Amino acid sequence: MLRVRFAPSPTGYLHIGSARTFIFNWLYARRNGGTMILRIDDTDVERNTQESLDSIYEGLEWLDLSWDEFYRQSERGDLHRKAAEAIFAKGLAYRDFRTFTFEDLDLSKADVHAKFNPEMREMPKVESDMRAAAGEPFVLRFRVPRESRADVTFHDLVYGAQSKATADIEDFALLRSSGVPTYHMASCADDADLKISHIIRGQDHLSNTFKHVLIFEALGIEPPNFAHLPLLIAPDGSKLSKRKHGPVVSVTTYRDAGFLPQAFVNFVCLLGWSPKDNREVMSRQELIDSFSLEGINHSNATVNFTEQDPFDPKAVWLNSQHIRAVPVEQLAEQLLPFAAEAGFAADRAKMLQVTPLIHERIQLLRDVKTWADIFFLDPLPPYDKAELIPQKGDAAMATTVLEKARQVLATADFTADFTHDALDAALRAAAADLRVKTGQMFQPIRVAVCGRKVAPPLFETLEVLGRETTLKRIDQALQMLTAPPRTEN
RNA sequence: GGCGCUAUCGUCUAACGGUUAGGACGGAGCCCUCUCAAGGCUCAAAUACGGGUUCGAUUCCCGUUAGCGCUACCA
Repeated sequence: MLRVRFAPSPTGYLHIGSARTFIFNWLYARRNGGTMILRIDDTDVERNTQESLDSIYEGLEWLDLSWDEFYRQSERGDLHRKAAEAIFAKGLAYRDFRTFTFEDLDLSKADVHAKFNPEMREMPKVESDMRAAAGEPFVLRFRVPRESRADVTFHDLVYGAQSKATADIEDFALLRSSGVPTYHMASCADDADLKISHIIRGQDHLSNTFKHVLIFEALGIEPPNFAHLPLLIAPDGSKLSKRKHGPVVSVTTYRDAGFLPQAFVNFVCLLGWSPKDNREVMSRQELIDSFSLEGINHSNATVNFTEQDPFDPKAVWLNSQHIRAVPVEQLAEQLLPFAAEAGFAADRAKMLQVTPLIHERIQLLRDVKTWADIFFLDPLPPYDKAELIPQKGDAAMATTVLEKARQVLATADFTADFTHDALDAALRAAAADLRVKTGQMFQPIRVAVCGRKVAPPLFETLEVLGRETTLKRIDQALQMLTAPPRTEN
């Protein structure tokens, strides 16, 4: 029975790295018919926030990632404490009555006082029991078996054979002086109780795993399989942190910018994992079908964002690829909230008309704001009339072209058939009439109608805009061109 | 400081000792074309360094360097 878990501590927002860890666990479970467990590791009461928990749910919901079982560590304190007591009862842990804080430690020097403390480790049981009975606070420490064995080993499914000398493992804490279990204790007790078969987590836990193996053994159970994932890091090589890198690490930032969940998942999967066959754009099902631990590599992956652009260019490109795979009706629906956000009065019918014109041009859903504004804004934002002048042409040519266009489009033929095929034919004929190049004909019209040179294809645009708006905007352009130059004084 | 992990184009990665070191993003150029986008084609761009082992190392071993992680009564 394959059982995996994602165990976040609710102390920050769900960030891209945690999301990836969830996804790899999820993929592994779905690929192999296993059980996906969500366990909230909320033993650190001081730092937990409801806000953070909400953010985890919110992110997972957006990504449409599900789990089969759910647990909260804070509700399982008894289990953890009993496990610690069982270890103590076996003589595999001892009470440490010393008090010192993190600040007392100097990590730059070889400070081993937490590692080897014979006075506490070898304290006679009677004395230890007496001091405990007297109410003296203590930390329960694991007695690392340095006498009985030289090292601790395990096989990591990603990193291979791992080994560490017991002499290099300190006597870590199991229970705080408050009696609250530490992360190592709670996590292992839960993994044991929940019969987790594969622990798939960040590589930052690789060194901790030696301690965990010791705990599992002390609990009398076979350690689960371990698979550690290379970390996600920032372009400067530091690890992704909200404090240092801001909202770019939060998955909701991707959502709000208009990433598609399937694109986001696709992107993070490619960070540290490869299907090894050059495929890159992959659907969720393809990801499930091809996922394996063997495809995970060993070195950290950089999320390539900058100050100007918070999103990795590859993520953006992948998003554009996924957008193109979405059917028009569905995309239109997804675009609606982004249009509203941009201040457009967009309804379904209109969006359905507009969507095909921008479908291949937008990379993020929010790009609807810059691409589709011409269909929703009236009047157009002001633009420089110089834009109306075609390549190798002048204001006179622009005027001629626009007048001709106006005349053609105003003919009775178009009252019922203002469609791109008809417009195409008529406007091309008009260009030939005028003996100007098609580009010289179309560009002034485009600018008149869109207010800029870069826009969706002209005839489709005119069709969606409709004859009335088209003629009105051409007239406005004509006015700009013929208006007398403004004089000072 | 100690211990652990890692090291291929700018970035993500492929290459179970033998390849002109492949692909993708991004960049540059050309083509197509009503602009943009898309598409097609082309170019620039990498095995960190030093030793071994081997007929032959990106690949195996050692060292150096660098990065990351752990070293806490945080997770």
